[in-house]
Amino acid sequence: MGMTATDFLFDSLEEEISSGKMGPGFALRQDEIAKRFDVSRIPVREALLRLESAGLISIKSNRGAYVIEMNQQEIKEVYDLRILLECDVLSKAIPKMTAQDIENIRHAATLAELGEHKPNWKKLDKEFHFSLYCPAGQKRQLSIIDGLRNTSRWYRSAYNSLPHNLGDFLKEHWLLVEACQAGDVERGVEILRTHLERAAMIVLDNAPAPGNLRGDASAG
Amino acid sequence: MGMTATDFLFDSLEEEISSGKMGPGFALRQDEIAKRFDVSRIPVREALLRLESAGLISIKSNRGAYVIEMNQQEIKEVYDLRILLECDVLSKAIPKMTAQDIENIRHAATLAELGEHKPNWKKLDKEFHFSLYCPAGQKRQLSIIDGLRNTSRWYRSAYNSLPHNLGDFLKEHWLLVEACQAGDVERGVEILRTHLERAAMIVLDNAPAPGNLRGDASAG
DNA sequence: CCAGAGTAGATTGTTGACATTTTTCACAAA
DNA sequence: TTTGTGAAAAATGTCAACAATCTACTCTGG
Repeated sequence: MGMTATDFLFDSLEEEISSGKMGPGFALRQDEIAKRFDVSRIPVREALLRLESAGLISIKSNRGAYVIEMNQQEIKEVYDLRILLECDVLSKAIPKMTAQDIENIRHAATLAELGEHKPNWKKLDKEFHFSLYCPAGQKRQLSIIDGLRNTSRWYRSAYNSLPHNLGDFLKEHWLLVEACQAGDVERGVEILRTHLERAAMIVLDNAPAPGNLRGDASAG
Repeated sequence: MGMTATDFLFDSLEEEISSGKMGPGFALRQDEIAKRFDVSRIPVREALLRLESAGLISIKSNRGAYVIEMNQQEIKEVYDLRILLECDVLSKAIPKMTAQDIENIRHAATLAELGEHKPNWKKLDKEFHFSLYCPAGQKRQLSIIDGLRNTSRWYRSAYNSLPHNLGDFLKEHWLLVEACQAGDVERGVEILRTHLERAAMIVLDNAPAPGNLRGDASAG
């Protein structure tokens, strides 16, 4: 297989973090990971660097790597950025959509619906959203969005902030499909914005107040 | 000093790339770099990973690292993203600016003016822009903007697309300072948008047409 | 002369060991 | 008790050598 050890570690660790297996502030020790995956520390270090640029962990010189901690303000920033970038890319995508694109989107929406209760629901949700954005053909923007989605995905798991009513989110998926098929940019963007704002609210309710992070030293 | 070899390499290589010393498509060989800086290949590899996530190079498994090549469309995407993100962050920053912030901005603008003909003009320009954006307090957004600015900065050097009339750009700096002092969000954003659109046009004039990259294989 | 196998060289990926830095903790001094 | 010192332990940073992969080129057979 052409897959390198670093690639494998990156995928595995990303899954472990995004799934909430390691909470905010968790220390990722190079030795522990190296032993667990039976590799040397070099590919571990390289995977950690990639996780850092994906926005999932923070590396401090000579101090180690830690799963990021975010307070309400920082989470809000991530969601604000997602709204800005995802609405923008959707508005560029809709006018470019072909019949085949619409077909792909419908397919992705169906898969997401079928996988509603499965553990990989988040992955299917991501694939649906990217099927919407791809027709815009903005590689760089998509890669930034992917990074932002990873951090918020992690955050949802970390604080058990999954929506109680997943059904509502899935209904909005189909509203998006309709707007795309109708070529209605304004409506599509508005649905997406609402979709994201609602997701943000749910997460923010469970988030720690500013200056209340686990890593902070309190008086005493 | 607490600076690690990887950090030093990252800074040095970033400077070499951004300054245009290595053109688009240039191959960065681990051995060559390691020997030149008298270190082993490990910190070189880690610096390369960070350069990749900064958007300056592209790493292919078992194939090496290459300075990125961008066609007109990809450059336009970077500038569109910059306009989107920088205008947004400026609109958030202006209402929050304190008297001290304005003072810092004036200072940065003066330094940029004094350094107009020096080689580190780009660095001073960057510091001016970030003095504008910092009051918004959006760390993540600033880090994304920094990455985008690095790639366009590199591109300007790579294709000798520096503006002939730097003076015009500096005048716009002072217009921005005025708008900030007046607390006029709309005007400030409009000046910035024009500023960036003009920079984009200059670069795009010198950029290769789509599908005309050095690395592409043509018929024959 | 050209296509394809095979080999030598170059380049990247990985390892185990060593160097440096940070953290921990016992212990003495105030 | 509190504070500061210093050595031991733990963790990260770096190195030189080895393994795996890719590239260039020769040689063969047609």
